[in-house]
Amino acid sequence: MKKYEIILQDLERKIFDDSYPVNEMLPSENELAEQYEASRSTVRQALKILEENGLIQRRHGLGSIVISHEKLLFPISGLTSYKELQASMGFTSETEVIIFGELEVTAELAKITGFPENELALHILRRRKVDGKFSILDRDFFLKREAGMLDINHAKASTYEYLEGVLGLDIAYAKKEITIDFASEEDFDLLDLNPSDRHVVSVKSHVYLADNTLFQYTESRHQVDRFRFTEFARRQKR
Amino acid sequence: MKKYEIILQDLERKIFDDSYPVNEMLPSENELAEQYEASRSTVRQALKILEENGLIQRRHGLGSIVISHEKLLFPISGLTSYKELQASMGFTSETEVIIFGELEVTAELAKITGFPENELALHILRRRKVDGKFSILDRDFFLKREAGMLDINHAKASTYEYLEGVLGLDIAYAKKEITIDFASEEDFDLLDLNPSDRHVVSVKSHVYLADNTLFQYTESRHQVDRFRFTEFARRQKR
DNA sequence: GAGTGGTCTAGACCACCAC
DNA sequence: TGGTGGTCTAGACCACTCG
Repeated sequence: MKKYEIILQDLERKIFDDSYPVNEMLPSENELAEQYEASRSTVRQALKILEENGLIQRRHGLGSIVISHEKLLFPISGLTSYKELQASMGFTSETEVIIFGELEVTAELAKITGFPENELALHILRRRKVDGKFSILDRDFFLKREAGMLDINHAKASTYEYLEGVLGLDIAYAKKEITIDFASEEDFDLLDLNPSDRHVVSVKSHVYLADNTLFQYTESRHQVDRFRFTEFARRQKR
Repeated sequence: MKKYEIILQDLERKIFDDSYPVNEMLPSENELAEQYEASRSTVRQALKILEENGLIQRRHGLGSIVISHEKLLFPISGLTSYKELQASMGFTSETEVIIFGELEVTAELAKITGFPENELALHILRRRKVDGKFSILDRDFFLKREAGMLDINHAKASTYEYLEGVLGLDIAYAKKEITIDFASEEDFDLLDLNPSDRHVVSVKSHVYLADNTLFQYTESRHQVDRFRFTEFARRQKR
């Protein structure tokens, strides 16, 4: 474990267990450097991450203050698999695999997914039942070339666990888009929508590997009244 | 101007004008350090920001590669005022101030805004006309104590320009939440909703100053078919 | 003026990747 | 094996805030 990670985790722990309470100052960078027997830059590397994650606010000439951090506030921002989300939010749900197949990328599909035409792709359609109602419909396309021996059992459990853990894929970043779309017939068929609903929330993502290959396109369709997105945003200084 | 900012801006420019084309490697950190007559750490500080902003992808042992960056892709993520959004996206719109008033924070309002009870707050309600239709309704509450002489003319133009530029407030971060809410009577009155619409997209934000004061609560209600949110997200390694 | 964080340097060593 | 980025150090100076 790297030194800055040790410092980071220790500070995180102390913030969450109130050793460093909200609205109180952390020790100064020099003090922390001494405490952890590290250089000031190493301490600063850890503090930088705490700041990005919305746990502290640093102020020139003053110090670092702890920000309020009700943990429930950060559920769905970032690039997180459904399984991880479920674990960190502490809810349970069932996943049903509806389609698990392979297909060739048509011109039309290439336009949507960004995959090269005629490539082979995995096509997975799953629905998630939360609190007794099917409220999320997930459609994934994976580049077959990268996804290897991904099979239906991984689709039932966690695709990312297999892709990262077993295949060692280095999933790097995603471009996400949220819009409100008209509910399709398929949505009505497969989700427990309210009869009066006309719309679903659609979250579309293009996911890239560290080597810059586009590797996954996914669309997640949510019942409108069960959708919630939260974000911690910092003001850009220019 | 700080050295790393100069390097950052120069690299940004070269990426956007295709001096460094998409999918090509940047020069190595050592080369850049030499070119800009800077230390490697200073170059790295600039590269870090390029990576956060989704312009490059760095790879251990290889180098930094330029990522595709259709600029239109990043409109509404982060903490950006409506005026700035409008400018960067290049669309025009009209803003109509419907309410500009002062009120005391009631217990009920305190719960929603997070402001202390009995404080004085500014209350501003505005609607935005885009492409000939009123499609966004913005309700702001500012802590009167901080917002000074903010007046109706600032509300017509840009509140942030006044608060940051004139008052010198240091706006630091926001906690945002997006949900789909039922359209209220007020929404129907003030927005050009489709008669069949039952919902609006609600974006609620608590905005904080650098000294950690909660300073603004704002809710932005959007016509569903005109709402779009995009985000660049990196995968967390843990 | 004393203490804080912000910037910058020069140099070292390590981990990763390609040839 | 050589080049790349990732981590870490010790030290310097600057810019900001407060008493």
